[in-house]
Amino acid sequence: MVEIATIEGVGLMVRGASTEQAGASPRKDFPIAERPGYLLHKAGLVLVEDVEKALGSVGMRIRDFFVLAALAGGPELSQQDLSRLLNLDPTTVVTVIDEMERNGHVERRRNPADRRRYNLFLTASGREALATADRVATEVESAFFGGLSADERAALHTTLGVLMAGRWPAAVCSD
Amino acid sequence: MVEIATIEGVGLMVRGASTEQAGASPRKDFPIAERPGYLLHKAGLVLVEDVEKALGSVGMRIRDFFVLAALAGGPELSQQDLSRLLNLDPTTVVTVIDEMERNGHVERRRNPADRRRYNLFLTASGREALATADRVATEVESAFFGGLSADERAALHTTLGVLMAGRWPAAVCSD
DNA sequence: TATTGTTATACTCTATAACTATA
DNA sequence: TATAGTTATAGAGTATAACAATA
Repeated sequence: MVEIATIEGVGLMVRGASTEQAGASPRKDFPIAERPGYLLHKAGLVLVEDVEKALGSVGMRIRDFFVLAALAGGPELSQQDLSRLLNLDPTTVVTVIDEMERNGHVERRRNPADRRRYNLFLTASGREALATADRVATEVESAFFGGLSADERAALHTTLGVLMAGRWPAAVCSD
Repeated sequence: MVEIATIEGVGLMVRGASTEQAGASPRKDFPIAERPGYLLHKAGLVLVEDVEKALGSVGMRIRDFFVLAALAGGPELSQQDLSRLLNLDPTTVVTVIDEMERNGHVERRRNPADRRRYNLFLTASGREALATADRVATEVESAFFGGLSADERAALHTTLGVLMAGRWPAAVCSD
């Protein structure tokens, strides 16, 4: 059995457990792990795993967090708005909001100006859940980015902003 | 209808299409979009989407690319090795390798030292497919990171390396 | 005629359990 | 007794199509 090495120098290597089998020492490159794209992809996955795990301890999924956060802002969103903002299928939004309405976190209120739509309203309970999720997520983020200096964090934030500029869902809010 | 703004200053805002409805101008914060964690998560997703789309044009999925790349290196991996390296369920590996064997990209060869295992062998056709996928992925990466200077790219790469240090699957290669 | 939300349904993906052959 | 691979199956997640209400 062989342990995988941490990323160092040129990147990730799978290398032999030299302590156990001196002669064997199978070593294997996994070159795409050196790619910035693969690293970015993997870092996003690992972070989400961390957040999912932490939110699980308070009975929440990461998507619930996103939905609560989306509904916490200014004018109330419709389900279609939410669908576009979070890149969720409209039928998925039905299920998600159904559950949140059962939880008492969200209320559907008919939009008087367009009775086909609901305005999704975050209840006090929903705001509490959001505050909890926000605290949990902040803790995970702090740990995840803990190895970086303040300057490195700021630079990362700026860089990610550049990468994502203009790459958000096009239409989000109705009216 | 309202368009979403690109990330600027404090972060993402959904704001009114002021050209159409002067008075309405609904404005909505989506504060978690300012989080470095959310940006990282979203950037990873968008990049993967780009790669999936580009690889689709050559009849490949991104996971095929990862598998081909993993098998291209030194000593041949078993299905369990691949499972650990790419964080795939062993039963999923069966399906993936089945398909790749039908494609002629991979061959299962019994490991003589342990006849329970296969050594997964990448054929010439598999290497061609890998070369194609590598070229496609490189083009997408170039476009995705195109807005960054060489220094910014290097800094991002370093930072991602720090974040991922020690966060890879523990055991990967057998023997 | 188009859009919002809904339901039913199918499809994909993944995970679980049981089995075999090997160790 | 444990492990590698396989199969069958169940479950979650998501997407598709059709529908009712409203614009």
